[in-house]
Amino acid sequence: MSSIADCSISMLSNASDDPIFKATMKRNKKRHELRVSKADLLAGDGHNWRKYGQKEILGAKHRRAYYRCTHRNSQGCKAVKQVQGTDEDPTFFNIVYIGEHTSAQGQRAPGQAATDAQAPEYKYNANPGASSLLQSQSSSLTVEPEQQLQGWDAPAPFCFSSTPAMVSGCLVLESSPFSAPSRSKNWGVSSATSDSNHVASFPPFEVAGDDAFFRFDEADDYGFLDDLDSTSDVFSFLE
DNA sequence: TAGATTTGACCACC
DNA sequence: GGTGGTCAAATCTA
Repeated sequence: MSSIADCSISMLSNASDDPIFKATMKRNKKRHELRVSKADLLAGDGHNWRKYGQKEILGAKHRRAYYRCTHRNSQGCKAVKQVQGTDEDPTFFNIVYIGEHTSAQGQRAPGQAATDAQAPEYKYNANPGASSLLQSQSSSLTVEPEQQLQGWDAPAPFCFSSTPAMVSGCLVLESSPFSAPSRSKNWGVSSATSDSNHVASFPPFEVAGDDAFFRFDEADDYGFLDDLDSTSDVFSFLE
């Protein structure tokens, strides 16, 4: 069962003084860091990723998995994603997006409105009332975990919560959290406290009004994740 | 059989 | 030399 609190996302600190961050920035131009729940991670972010590495990180409890765009070879897409379980809360993951998607394919679920394949965005609806309605619709919106793990081509139901117990809205990734050149530079990141789960600002994300939509995944308390070990899922690094 | 994942090794940076 | 990031061969899966 996925509670509202489970469906949360928060920006992490850029930690400009963090040596790891610095090292990353030396090699990469753009770095967007998110914190998502297991359900959100399973739901995918609208892109097709291919895992190319996994590594133990010093001082971290969980291994870090490295993904790059499936269209890296075919379209030369340089987008890279890093996924790592958080130390303080095993149900949450730090996702770091590096680079921009240059591929036009694999960013959206079929049938999803494509306003601009090169400038995807999150939409954020601050209307809490909408969550209950959408929760009732979750059964029809939930995507099979296996499907998500194989394709990662469905919109990500990233959700906001200012505290673990309170939801203020839900982010829906229409295609990608990065690759919007005109907005990426505005990614203001407020630091996340060690107790995590606090929402920071998402400048590149559009606070949508009526056209925003929510989605809650029913993950049965993420129990299905435990069953994914045998399917070479993306969470194997948590073992 | 093709595509994805795993994993050890290598490279770049500090 | 230590660490993070990437490569590529081996392995797995549909």
